[in-house]
Amino acid sequence: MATLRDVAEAAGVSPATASRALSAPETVTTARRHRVIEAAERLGYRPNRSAQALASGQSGHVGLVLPDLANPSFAAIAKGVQAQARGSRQSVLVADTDEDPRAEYAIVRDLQANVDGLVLCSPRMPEDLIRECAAAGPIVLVNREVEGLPSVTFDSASGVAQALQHLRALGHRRVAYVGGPSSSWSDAHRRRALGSVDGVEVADVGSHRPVHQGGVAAADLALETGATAVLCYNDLIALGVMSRLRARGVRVPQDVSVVGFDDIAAASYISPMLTTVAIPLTRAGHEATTLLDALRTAGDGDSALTLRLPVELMVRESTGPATPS
Amino acid sequence: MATLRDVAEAAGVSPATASRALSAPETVTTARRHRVIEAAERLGYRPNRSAQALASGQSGHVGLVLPDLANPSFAAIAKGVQAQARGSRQSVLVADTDEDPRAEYAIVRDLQANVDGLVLCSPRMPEDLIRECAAAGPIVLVNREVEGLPSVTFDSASGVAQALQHLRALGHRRVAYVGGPSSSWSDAHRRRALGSVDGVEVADVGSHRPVHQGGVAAADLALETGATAVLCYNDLIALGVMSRLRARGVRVPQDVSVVGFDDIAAASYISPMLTTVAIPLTRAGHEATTLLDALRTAGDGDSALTLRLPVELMVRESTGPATPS
DNA sequence: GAAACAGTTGAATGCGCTTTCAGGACTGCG
DNA sequence: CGCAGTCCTGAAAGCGCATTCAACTGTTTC
Repeated sequence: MATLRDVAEAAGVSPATASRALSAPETVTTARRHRVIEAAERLGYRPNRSAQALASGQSGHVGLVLPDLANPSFAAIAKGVQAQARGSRQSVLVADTDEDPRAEYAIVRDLQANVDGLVLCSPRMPEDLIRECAAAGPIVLVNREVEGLPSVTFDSASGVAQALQHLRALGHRRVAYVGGPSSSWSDAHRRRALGSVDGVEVADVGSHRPVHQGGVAAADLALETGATAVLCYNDLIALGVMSRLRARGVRVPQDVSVVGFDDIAAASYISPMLTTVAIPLTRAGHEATTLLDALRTAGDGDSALTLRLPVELMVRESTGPATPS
Repeated sequence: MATLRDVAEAAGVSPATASRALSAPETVTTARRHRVIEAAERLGYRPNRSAQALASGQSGHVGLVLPDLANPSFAAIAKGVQAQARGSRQSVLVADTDEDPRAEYAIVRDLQANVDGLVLCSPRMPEDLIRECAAAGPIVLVNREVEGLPSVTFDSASGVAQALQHLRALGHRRVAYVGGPSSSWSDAHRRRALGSVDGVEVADVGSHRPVHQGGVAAADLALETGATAVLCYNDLIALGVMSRLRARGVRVPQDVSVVGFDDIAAASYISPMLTTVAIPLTRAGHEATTLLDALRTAGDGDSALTLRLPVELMVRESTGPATPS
């Protein structure tokens, strides 16, 4: 493995100059700079990030903590973070907390000691713990807001409103809401928008696990409310609801309309294709990483910046005119 | 940030002893060890990985390179790698190559300079480049075999055989195979098993992109062959095939049976639920990481170990008795 | 009771790099 | 022509840690 020293020798300069030629090109004479760069390439020099980190206090790593890598939503965020990080020549350290909010804090603090900044997707960690983490280093929250901390979230209130208006336009007057985990920030946020559309009454069916099975279980409750449409916390739940409705002989959308949230890939794979609120997850990953960069460079000036990304209702096949009851 | 020195002082020992107390506990007197550990906890000491890496030559990072984090299959592998790595107190550096085989090599080499070992999911990188990478540091391949390199793969030949036998048992005599990317190792591997089951004739429908749309496009070709069943390179393709069949009024499984590969979550969300070959992706991530560990400790002795994990046909609703033609 | 020994410890070294710091080569000005 | 002011450059310091090595302690053996 070629070291900076080797490069310096090969180029006939001091290690200091070699270092500068590679990381602050404008401070070195053109001729020398070229010699160094050429030598570095010829030797296949790869900077030792650990050494760089130790010397400069910047690890060149951004941390990413999320509850479940295998969950397509989080995976999409991860992809965005990753892409953006590579753009600024950083690497991504991921930590999957396996949906365990208790382990989360330790994981975050551990990671934090070894990255320049952290993107944190933690729908359920208590606010005070999050604050504690934020005190220990730059953090950007995704899909969650905590007063005073930078975050990128989605305008899901608007998403709820769009969905409700869409349903009202189709003649629905009573809609069941199948909620997600009660401790989740985004569920609380969405619930607040439930009453925002005149002419549509929303029946709350309670909190459910944000997985397919959760929807299966919730479907019967939704039906019981007499609602002609079901709005779900996420697509997984929506798919579960649809499964169960089909099993009970309830047709979608002829008898009941279903709307999801997230627009996961599977929403377009099934029949009927799911009407759902599309959320720019990958972009959120991008933005969070960018925000993190800005945070570190700009100091803590305007660090409380919070970005709220627009969402869009994708009308597909799972919603239709209300059946007169 | 507390450093090892601080801990040592607080515990009244030298930094050397503190270091040993934390990383090689058995070499330090019980009393002293406790003092050090207690001090470390009290001070909230977090070892600086970069410094550890620099001093010991072990970064404590394992690299993970894959074509697309948002692809549920790769995400599952990532999850396995992550979990196993945390178990051995390592962190995971992910790099998503965005399906670009050309960028891949540079990304791998870059990452390699900063990790102890690499888990590489690269269905399409040319063999010689992979070999070159392997020469530069420990590497374990996932879902791909290269002579002489350690890898963990799936016994998909058996998967193909299981699927074919299942179909034969249902009376199918002619099956269409919708292949994946021709440059992919696993597609080649599966194709080889296509003729392994007596009594079933397989019509090859060519190579297709391993995405939903690829299946949509392939469905008509499969129908054209006169086959009564379609075996697909992966579930995404299978879902696409089913979409298109439904659109054409062909019923699954009454008219045509469909079998996928992977058992992604969506396979169970749709109706009819997809019969598919389940692949232990997360376990593959586990095993690959374990293998990597072994590789580094054991030296290059038996480094050519290759693990072939068993797969299992999940019979669900998309396959049924063949329709007499 | 002396000698050989296994078990512990701390001082010192170095990992590869960035970053001061002070000096050297130039420039432009008076 | 000399001096202040600019640019570049290299020597050296140090980032936080693991690890070697020599010294030291307490045991065992003959």
